[in-house]
Amino acid sequence: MSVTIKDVAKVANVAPSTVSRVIANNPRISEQTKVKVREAMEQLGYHPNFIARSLANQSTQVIGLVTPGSSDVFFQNPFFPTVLRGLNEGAHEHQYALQLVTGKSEDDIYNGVVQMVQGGRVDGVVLLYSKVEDRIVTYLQDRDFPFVMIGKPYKLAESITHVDNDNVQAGFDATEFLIGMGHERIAYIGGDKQLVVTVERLQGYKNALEKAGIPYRDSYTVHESFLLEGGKDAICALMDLPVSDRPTALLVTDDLMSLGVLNTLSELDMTVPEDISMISFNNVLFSEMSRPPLTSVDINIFQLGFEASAQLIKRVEHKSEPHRRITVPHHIVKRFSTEYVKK
Amino acid sequence: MSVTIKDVAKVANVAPSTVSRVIANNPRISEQTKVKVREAMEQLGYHPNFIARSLANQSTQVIGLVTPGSSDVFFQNPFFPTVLRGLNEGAHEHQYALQLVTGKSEDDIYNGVVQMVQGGRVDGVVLLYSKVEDRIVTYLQDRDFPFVMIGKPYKLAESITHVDNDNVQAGFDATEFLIGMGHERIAYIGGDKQLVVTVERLQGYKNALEKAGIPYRDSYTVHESFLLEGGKDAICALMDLPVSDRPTALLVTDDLMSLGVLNTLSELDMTVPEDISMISFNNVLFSEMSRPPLTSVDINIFQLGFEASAQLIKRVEHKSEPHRRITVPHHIVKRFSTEYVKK
DNA sequence: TTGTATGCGTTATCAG
DNA sequence: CTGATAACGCATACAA
Repeated sequence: MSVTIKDVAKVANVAPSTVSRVIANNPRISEQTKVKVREAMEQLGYHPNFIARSLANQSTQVIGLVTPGSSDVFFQNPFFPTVLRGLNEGAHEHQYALQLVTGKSEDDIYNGVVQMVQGGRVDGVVLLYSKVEDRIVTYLQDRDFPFVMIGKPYKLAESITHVDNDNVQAGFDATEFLIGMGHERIAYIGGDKQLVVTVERLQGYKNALEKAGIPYRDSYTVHESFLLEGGKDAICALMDLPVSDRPTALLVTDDLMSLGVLNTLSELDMTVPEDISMISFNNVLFSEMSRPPLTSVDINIFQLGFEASAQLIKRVEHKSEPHRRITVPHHIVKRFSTEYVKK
Repeated sequence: MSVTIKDVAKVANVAPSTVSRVIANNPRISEQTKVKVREAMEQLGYHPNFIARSLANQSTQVIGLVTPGSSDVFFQNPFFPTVLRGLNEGAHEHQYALQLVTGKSEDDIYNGVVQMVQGGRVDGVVLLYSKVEDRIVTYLQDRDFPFVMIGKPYKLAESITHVDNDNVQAGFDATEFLIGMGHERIAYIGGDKQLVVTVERLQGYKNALEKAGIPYRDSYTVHESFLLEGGKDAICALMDLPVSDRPTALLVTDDLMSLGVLNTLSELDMTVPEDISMISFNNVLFSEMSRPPLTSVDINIFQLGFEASAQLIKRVEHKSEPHRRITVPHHIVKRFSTEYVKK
């Protein structure tokens, strides 16, 4: 067996409770006994048992991480490692550990969350996604269990602490960036319509067009799932338009999709940015690595994760914290996929 | 407070211990009372408290995941999400959860592991890397704490359960594949020499050359860290050789590095595979997405993770299990970066 | 087949 | 300032 507080107590000739207080650095213990106890701990190689502590404290210092149902796809996206790094760091600063909810199907994950929460395994939960009509959100809210969401809640945004970008603004900025380069025929290639982020960026795109007096066209809007093949057919259709009608620039809402689009364009013998400009979102590692390197809206993924765990821990430790929205800034990183439009 | 075993006991009119037995599905309890107790559980919405159970059991059903010191870099590599998926699935099958060791520096991580282990937070640990002279390995071995390693242990491979590819063979196969296409001047672009995998693949490369009677040349071997910039200078030097001396094929030991190499080649106006062939390792998502899509040795990353957690759980549950080595098969996925050499 | 008592390693309450 | 003692929620040896 491993060494416990009692062993230390014996060696130091004090009561277990005293040892416990030394661990907590209780000010009502004399320096003298503190030293004595610490020596005993050192000598025995004592390490506190978290499980026992958790049981006594009703707190585990563990944060649960919930991925969307389609974890497989989600894991593939470079968004995940980066946000994880952020979460990691935010948690580490406050001595919290990270635990993953495992599961293949939505049901699996739901049950995993319930087990975690009811089983007292975690003090709080971070949802790494935002989905329409989410049972998990309902469940957590009903129990009044601390959680924060990365992304914008589908509804009740005021009563859910969440960390997000201003995606309407980001869509707006990206579009305006293209407009500023003289583009007028700009197509929008977006991901799954179920995702709040897709809808918001589209809204920003529309706003920017309107501001510039460019009419919005339905045929310039493509929605595909966040996959690599992303809208191959749709791209081909766009590129099949007569030159005078063909978009001169593309706004693609995910870097991973951009890679797919880039490949499709290459197959069509169109070069970026000479034949068509392209701006992307997220600015993951691969935006830089593609040919050409992509101009991309950096949404500060790391910060998204970092803030999420920081906020969650705040909620866990002060249950009365008001709900708030943290907006993480974005900025455009100009690379080589965007060029002034040729007249 | 949440509902406990006692509450259930009261409602069902039995002793707490009986409830506990029902949960464990103890055969010595009558079907009748089982039903009665389960109804009570249902009615109250009872969920077992894992923490209490862990304390009583001395087992947490949690696996700790240890990343290499340079977690940031490691997270970026698509290897990570995939191996995580595998670990996840392997753990899930046996109802284990995954917990990450957080930390920025090597020391941080080491301390994190110690805390996890001594704190009784986890039942076992998976090391997601293999490093020369690793304190963590020493620590775990000294304590006789269950762990498995992904990759080949630097030493004492017989006394460490590990999951790995046959990397010598993989290097051999990849090289032979190129030789089979008529290549004779083949360069090896490898990662960090500290990593066992790099050394092994190099060995396989040498073996294949020898078998084919092609002399090994030092100048054809480049070692760079697993970064994107991977050996830009070295590549340029190779390509600067007179045509008759220039390699006609490249063996690159990591897909991420391959992307970097591809970019460098493109800057040098060399096209793949027309001017030079290239075979890569790992076959991550991006091997398929690059231009040209890369011929790559698929090392079955998912399986690596899956086996690792499966093996660990086996060790945790039967401490006497002999140590063993699990070899995960690899195979070459032919795409478009390799071509028969032109005469 | 079921109930009672005790322990898992800590923390916290109450005395002293 | 320090020491008993009772929780925390569950599992299990021992009784019945």
